[in-house]
Amino acid sequence: MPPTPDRAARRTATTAVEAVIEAITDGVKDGRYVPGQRLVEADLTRDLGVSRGPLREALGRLAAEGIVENEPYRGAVVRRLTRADVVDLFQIREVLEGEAARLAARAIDEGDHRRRMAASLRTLERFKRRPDTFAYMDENTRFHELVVELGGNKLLARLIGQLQVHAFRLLLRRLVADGNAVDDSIREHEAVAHAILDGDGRAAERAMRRHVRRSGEMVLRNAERVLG
Amino acid sequence: MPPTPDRAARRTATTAVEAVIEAITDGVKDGRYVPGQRLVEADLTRDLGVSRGPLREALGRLAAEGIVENEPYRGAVVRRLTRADVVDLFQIREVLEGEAARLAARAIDEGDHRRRMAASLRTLERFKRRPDTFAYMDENTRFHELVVELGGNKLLARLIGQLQVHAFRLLLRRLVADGNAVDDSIREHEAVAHAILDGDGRAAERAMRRHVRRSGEMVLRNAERVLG
DNA sequence: CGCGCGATATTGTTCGACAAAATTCGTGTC
DNA sequence: GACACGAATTTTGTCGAACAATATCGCGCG
Repeated sequence: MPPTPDRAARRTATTAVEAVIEAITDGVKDGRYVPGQRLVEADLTRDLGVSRGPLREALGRLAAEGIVENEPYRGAVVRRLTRADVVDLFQIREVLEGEAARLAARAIDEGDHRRRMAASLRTLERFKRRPDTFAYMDENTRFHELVVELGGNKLLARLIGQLQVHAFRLLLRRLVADGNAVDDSIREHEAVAHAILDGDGRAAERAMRRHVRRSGEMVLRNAERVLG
Repeated sequence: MPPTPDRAARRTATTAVEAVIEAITDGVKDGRYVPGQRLVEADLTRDLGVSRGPLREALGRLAAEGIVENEPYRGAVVRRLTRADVVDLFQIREVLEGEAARLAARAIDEGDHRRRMAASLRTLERFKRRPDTFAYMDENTRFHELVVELGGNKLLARLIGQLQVHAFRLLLRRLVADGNAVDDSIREHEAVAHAILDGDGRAAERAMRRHVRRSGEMVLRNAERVLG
């Protein structure tokens, strides 16, 4: 599935296009590419060592996913999110991830689902004692990916993956700025995990929706600092 | 917004890439390109009169949107939906369009929303008396687009637009095969429209979710005929 | 100061070329 | 006749150079 290949597949990007996509998405996530920044083809071909063909193809895909904006004869720009965009984004994430949590709870007794969710829960515990914002962001991503995967809806996984890119950047900035936010986030994850382990779909959905909503509110409270 | 430009923008595709995307999506929608069919670059460059660069770029975007599948050195194939894919698709549509209906109800008193929804409702009435399956498909699309637009969440509009490409093709076949389905669909649309006009978000969401769910069930009942 | 107008930079597209991988197909073997 | 094997063919992935179309910048002019 192109939009969100797993980490292993990412590192071994088979084609030049995938390599470019990976490079730019990662750059946007960790802030190397800032919203509003122009992505000039000549620079990218030089930095990434690919020719214009694959580069343009990659930019086109990124535009389709909403990570980049592409106007004819003006080139690609890292998408700048307005406040309204952020509201929209978290509104959708709330609905989609809530659904994912519901599905995950419903399917908790399939395969190794219970074991994996329990393992994720134990990992969370560790972050409670020794807070490390950056490492936690990784774990945060993994938790959300796990919930989506256990839900089993591939299309849902794909859509959420698209949205995750922006959300990641916004959250990262916010969490770095406020250590307490990490603790809150962990507690909310735990609530979701327990509901899923209980097989209680409604509770899982409720908990996940609240978690996403809170993340959104947190980001919005500091919109000036966090928006591109 | 690249994934779902309005009709006017479509007709005047500014770039070759857009022209290709338009040609292929339309081809998939109206069945000229069948799921599973290979899209060989050489053929397309000949038929569409563009070189491989823009063509490949377009295919990349279509792959990102899930209309086409692209495996390295194997080329692009019109995506073949499995039964599970259809289940996933309608599950997501139910959630997203339900949310759209909820938002539309909440915003019914803004601008000319009420007038436009009422107009759409009147148009539906006409189809009750004089059924015309093909014309109704257009009206069906317009109704869903209207609900999403009134909801006001641009990201939601975009995501639903992506999903609509496949759903459209599936529904078209099914509705053509069974005239009664049109009547049911109209009644369900009316229920949604009334709830929105009442400003009752919960009822609107409920009605829309039921409508989408029924569409999905209808498609699945005839999966053998409808799946690629 | 604002405005037009070239010079420059950047994008959109084409063409031709070649390597890499998949697919096809013929051939020999059992 | 079925099947494995390998070479020929096809198709994709990528590059590089070239050129037109458009945008952007800077400078002179009023």
